[in-house]
Amino acid sequence: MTNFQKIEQKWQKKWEDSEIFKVKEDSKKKKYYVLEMFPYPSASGLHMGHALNYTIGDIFARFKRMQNYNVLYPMGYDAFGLPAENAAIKAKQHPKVYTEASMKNFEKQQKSLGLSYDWSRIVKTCESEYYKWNQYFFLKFFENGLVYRKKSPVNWCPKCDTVLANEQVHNGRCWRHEDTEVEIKHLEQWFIKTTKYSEELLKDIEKLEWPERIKLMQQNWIGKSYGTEINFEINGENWPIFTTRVDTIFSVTFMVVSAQHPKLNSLITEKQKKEVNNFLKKIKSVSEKELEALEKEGVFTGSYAINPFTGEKVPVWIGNFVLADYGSGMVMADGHDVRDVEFAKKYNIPLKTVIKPIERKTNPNEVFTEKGILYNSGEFSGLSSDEAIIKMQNWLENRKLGKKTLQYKFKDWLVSRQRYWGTPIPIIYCNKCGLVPEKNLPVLLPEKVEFGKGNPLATNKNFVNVKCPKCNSDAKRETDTMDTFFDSSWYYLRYCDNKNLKEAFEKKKADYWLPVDQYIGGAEHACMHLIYARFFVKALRDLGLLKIDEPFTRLFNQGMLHGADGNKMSKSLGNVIVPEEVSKVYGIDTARLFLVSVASPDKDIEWSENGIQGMFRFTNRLVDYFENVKISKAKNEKLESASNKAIKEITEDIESFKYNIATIKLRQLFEKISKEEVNKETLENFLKLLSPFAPHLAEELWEKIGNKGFISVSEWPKYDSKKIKIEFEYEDEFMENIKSDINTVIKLVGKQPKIIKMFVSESWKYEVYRKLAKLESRNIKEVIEKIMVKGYEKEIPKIAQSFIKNPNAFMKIVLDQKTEMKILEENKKELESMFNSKIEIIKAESSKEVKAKQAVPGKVAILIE
RNA sequence: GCGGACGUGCCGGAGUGGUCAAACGGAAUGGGUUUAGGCCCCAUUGGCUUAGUGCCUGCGCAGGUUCGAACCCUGUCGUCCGCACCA
Repeated sequence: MTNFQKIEQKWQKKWEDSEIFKVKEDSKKKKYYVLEMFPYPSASGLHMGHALNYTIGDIFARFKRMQNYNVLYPMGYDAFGLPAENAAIKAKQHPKVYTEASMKNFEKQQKSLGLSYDWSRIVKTCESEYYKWNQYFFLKFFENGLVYRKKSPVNWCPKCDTVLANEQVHNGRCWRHEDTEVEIKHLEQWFIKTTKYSEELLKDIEKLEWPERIKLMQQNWIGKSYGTEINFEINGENWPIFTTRVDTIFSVTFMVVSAQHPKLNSLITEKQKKEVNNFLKKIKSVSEKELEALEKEGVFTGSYAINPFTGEKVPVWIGNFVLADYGSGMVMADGHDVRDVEFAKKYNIPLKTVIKPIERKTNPNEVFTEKGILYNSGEFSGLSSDEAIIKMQNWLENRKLGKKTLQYKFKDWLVSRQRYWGTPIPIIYCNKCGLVPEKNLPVLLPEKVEFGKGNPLATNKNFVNVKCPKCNSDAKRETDTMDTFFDSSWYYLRYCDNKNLKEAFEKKKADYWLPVDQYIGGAEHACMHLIYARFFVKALRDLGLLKIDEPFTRLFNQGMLHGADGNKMSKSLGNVIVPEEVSKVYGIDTARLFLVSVASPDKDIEWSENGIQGMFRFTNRLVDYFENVKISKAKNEKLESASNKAIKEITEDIESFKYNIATIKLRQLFEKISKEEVNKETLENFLKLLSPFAPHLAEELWEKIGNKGFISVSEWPKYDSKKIKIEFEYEDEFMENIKSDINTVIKLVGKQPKIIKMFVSESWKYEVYRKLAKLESRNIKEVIEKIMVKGYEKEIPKIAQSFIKNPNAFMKIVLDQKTEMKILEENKKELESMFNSKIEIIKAESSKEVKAKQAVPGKVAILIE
């Protein structure tokens, strides 16, 4: 049996020794940048799911490389991060030791997958050569007002012991801990002004060739809405509020302010103080989760707001359902919002309505929330909602009482973390000078710290206590580190110039390689990494460091690999598949082929032992075939047609990530090749088509048929459309039908045939179709007349009818008698050995003759003796 | 609640207006080869039909558009995903 592992090791070594995957800038060649999201190296190593991800990218990179692109295909490790820190604490091991061991293990495993990375460009985010530039960018942002420090309500995960960005809170819980609710703390933290680019981030989404789903998720995340800002006067002060439905303003009967509003105290009157405090205590005592299910509750503040349109005084309430950080933390409440109505009914606040539907009547209990026609709205009565909104905005702007505005859900990025294993924030706190940027980068992450006593960096006095770079007085360092999403926001830039000690990357090199042409990764990063990275590129562009607007032109989301039981792969379920184990039995090429053949690579798939065995049969057959192949010099038009067609289609399939379809076509082509006389060119082309999927095997067989050099860097085959002849396919189809008919007849007769007689008659359908091809008439009578064949008076009108309905559908090729005879003669031997009997092919001169043999003309009649 | 995706044979899955759906793989059954087989080869796997590139049914369910729909539209049921008191 073939030793696939030996073959794989042989070629992996050769690839490495000859450095064929190493690339550098080459202005003469077109570049192509293929990238998979770099992994977080965990101690458990990689499983088959990782292998699937990398295989998808590797196939694409190999494909583009053979198409003569200068392909940048690098790998690196997202090495900083909490899991390493936590695991290290648990194992009583320094995070650095843990991470380095994990990376080493990852690299070794990845290398055994036969991935065509340029390993010389490896990037590890935990090395100071890398994170120095994190600090550099941080300070650049700081200088340019893109980084600021602010006290605000922030999300805190008690399990991670750190604050989290908005993007890292899912359903009120920590993204790493599905069971842990995030607490809101009021802390001073570092933010990056991502919102400066809200509009551009939103607008540029349409430029991206990304899955629609991801684009939509980003759109919703940024969450732009148009509306109106209105100043309500409360206690002589202006309180701007945001609404999308200013047209409902004449029905405002109360206001609701968020319980977390920073200026809440100024609204509470002496008389209401007690009641309000009780209420606030009550909401604080319930957890975030319970709050979700909670009814709307509130309490009157004692203050009144003046509606600028009506001059009416309406009460201001505190409500648990108003968000503090969206809009202005206060809303106007009216009879056209379900939540407001619910709230008002509970507390017996009066309600008004001012909008009615255009074409129907509302029923008494209905809360009409759609747009309609205004009434009871002063000068605006009778207008439609849309008209009224514009007029009201003008009305407000003329009186300086408000304006048309935009709102985004998107917020600034909270980047500081109170944890150790990350990039130190290069800022010094000086009592005299305030926030002072560190001049000497990198600020190294000290190795000696104590864990479990708050912020680990604060435990290293040598690190914390410094002299102020400006005034040289005693100062202290920032002890927070950066969110690791900062690292992953620009790693793809570093690949362009990973050894540069003077700059993060040389602009010229970045200009050559960027943007990433094809990015590959999971959908879980839609609203995290993929937004941060887009922000980063735009920010660096505006700092003059880049000339691109977007980092990733095309994005592909691969599906997830589940265990054989249909569940997510996990240790606790014991369904984890490890590439090494699979390689030992089947070889990694077989695994690669199997993984991409199950389904379209963007769909979730399940591991299947039976499935990979099926692919194993194929790879073994391949080897067997090539070991015994006799290369012919003869021309074989039929095979050439099939080969050219396969080249055309497989090229298109790979381009559009239909790897599953491509592998099927490879198998089909192989079936044809193995049955025919084949020349060297066809064999070579087949191996080339195979090589992105099964690179080791392709190299081995390439060598076996007498080639030198690597197939991996050979040229992708080109097809000649003139050589693709559709007739051959019909021939095959015809033979399939003949075989199927013979089988049916044998079954019916119930005996092994000694002689099979085949009467080939002139096909009446052939005649009909031939006549139809010449016809242009749309007159049914005329058509029937012209295509009529005697003996088929019943069928002809039906054909004529459908022809008139759609002449284009008549593209079908029907073989004529002569061709049928020829094909049968050619395949006679094959049929004889297949059915173990003699074959006689008889040309039937007339329909009558065939009928006399108990068969019907129009098809090959089969008789068994 | 809002937004999105999907629903095809025993199973995984192709096909997203036109050469009369099920490619390809898996599985099962029958046969061949074999000392034996878990290898390999062949056949069968919706119904009808005393073979005829045939007929009927059929792509969750019900309607509609079209000469023609698995594919487009509407409704409905089911599964999954994202966001979620966003004013």
